[in-house]
Amino acid sequence: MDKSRLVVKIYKVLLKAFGPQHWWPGDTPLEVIVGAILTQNTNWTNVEKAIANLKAASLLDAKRLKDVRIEKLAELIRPAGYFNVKARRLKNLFEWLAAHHEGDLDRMFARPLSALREELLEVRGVGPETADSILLYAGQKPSFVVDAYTYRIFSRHQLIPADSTYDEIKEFFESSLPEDVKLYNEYHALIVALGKKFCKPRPLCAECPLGKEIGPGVLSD
DNA sequence: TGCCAGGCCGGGT
DNA sequence: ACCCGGCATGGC
Repeated sequence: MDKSRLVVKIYKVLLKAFGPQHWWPGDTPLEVIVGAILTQNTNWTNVEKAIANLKAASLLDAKRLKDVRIEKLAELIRPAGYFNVKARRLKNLFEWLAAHHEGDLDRMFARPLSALREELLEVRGVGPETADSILLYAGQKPSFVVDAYTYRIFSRHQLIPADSTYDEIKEFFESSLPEDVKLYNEYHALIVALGKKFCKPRPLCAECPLGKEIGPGVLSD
């Protein structure tokens, strides 16, 4: 089976095993962006507490996030962990948004996709996964999101080289799939669902529904 | 109770 | 161009 068909087959296996994930469906784009920063190397349940604090303080607003004192912001997002780092990163992003797009997400997302991705990566605290999460989940742009689970799952199955870079993995998926926002959205969410259950740093491959379909993974990184 | 979570940066080789 | 320590809370 060629690479593209296999990537599509894996999507179908995951969709059948886990069902639609409908990530970030009812949230505003701004809330999605805040979540993308807060969830860096952090459990989503902790992020929800932090976002609830911001919402209660009426701070889920581009201008207010730009202007709020960083100490106050850090205290509110404390449950998300790395709160000093993430407070600085949130302010960096919303200061950049004010300076370059008048604080307006619609203007920002009107930029061409590849140019906007490069510009987001200039913001300190926005790396490739955060940029792609913003583009895909807040902006509905066809930019595939790669994360630690993506690397772990696909490298253990020897579908990508162990020394793949972020951009190489991203290209692996985008070159194998139709350019479809809903598909990219659902595929990444399904990869996370699989990873949480079966693809920890310490492998738990015996019951993995993917392994049953395409053969076992390799029990090491 | 240690391990893990939807990374990223900055300094050192 | 990599490699690694630091950043921090909460759930199981």
